[in-house]
Amino acid sequence: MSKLSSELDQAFRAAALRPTAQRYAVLEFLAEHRVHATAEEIFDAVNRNDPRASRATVYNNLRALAKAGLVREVMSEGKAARFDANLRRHHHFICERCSAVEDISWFDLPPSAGRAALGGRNVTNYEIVFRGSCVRCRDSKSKQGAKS
Amino acid sequence: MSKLSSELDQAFRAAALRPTAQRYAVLEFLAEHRVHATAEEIFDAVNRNDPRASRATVYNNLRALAKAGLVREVMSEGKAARFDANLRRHHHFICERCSAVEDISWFDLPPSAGRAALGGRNVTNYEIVFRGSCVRCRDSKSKQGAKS
DNA sequence: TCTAAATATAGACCGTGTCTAAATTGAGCT
DNA sequence: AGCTCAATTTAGACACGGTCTATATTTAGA
Repeated sequence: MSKLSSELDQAFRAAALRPTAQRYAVLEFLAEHRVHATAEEIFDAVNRNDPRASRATVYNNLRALAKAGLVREVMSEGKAARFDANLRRHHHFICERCSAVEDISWFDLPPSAGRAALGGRNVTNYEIVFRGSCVRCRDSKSKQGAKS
Repeated sequence: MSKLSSELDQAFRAAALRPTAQRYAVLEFLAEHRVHATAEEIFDAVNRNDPRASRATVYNNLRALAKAGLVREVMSEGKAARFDANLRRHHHFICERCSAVEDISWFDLPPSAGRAALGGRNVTNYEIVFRGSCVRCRDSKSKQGAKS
């Protein structure tokens, strides 16, 4: 049994989720492809090999995995939600020209930041969303922005 | 002519947007209701009185106004985009129990923050998204979270 | 093996947003 | 004012992302 699969098994057990073939395939895809995949991309990828999974199952499992903390839904400006198995905390950068979403490695806010502005709210997490031009778009001067 | 309407007129002129009745109604609604309204809410509000505006027009104008910087689209976890005429920069707080979105008054990141992590990207803007329990949910001990 | 609960499935359905083609309106010109 | 062209508005069809439903299957555990 590979390192990855035993890790996933353990993750399932810890989260009290039944390790079904479909659920396994979804999580495996996200663990192997540390990109911000849309539900549709995950659906397609899973259905290229057995086991197949219906669209509803993919969504069910993404929600279940997110609730269990094994995956997280990434904010995205566009319409399609994106998911990410990178559980190390990180910030995000959104390119306003080509809409790419990139991970920014984690750094903490100074502990006092926003203390007053946050009032009595109980903050359990935060992330910073940066916007601007990614390296590729910055270098291409075209008004249209770089295409991938 | 009211203070608000002359301000809006001036904003239109500055942005080189024709001050049509529909466009005016959309911007006026957002200026008067500093909430995070969805396009649907704006559509409904505008169509309660003259002038009417079709759905396409509401969307066209929201996009035009956003491009002109008079309005901004607020990230939201859910599906429906939300718009905001609060042009003062602010951060956001999302309650994980009741999904409320609240504005957090602006504070800057230390100028050096993330310098290394951001690499060569050209950052033009950023915001911090905090998550946790809002004051109401924090006080209600129920597992379900407070309802409004 | 048997049972109950969790999960998977196909496909209908719904909300949000975009597109199209035609009608209207606004701004500048004479 | 009348003319002209580009910007804007409109209704409704359409596309996409995601949810729901009813049924079938699988899993865990006794």
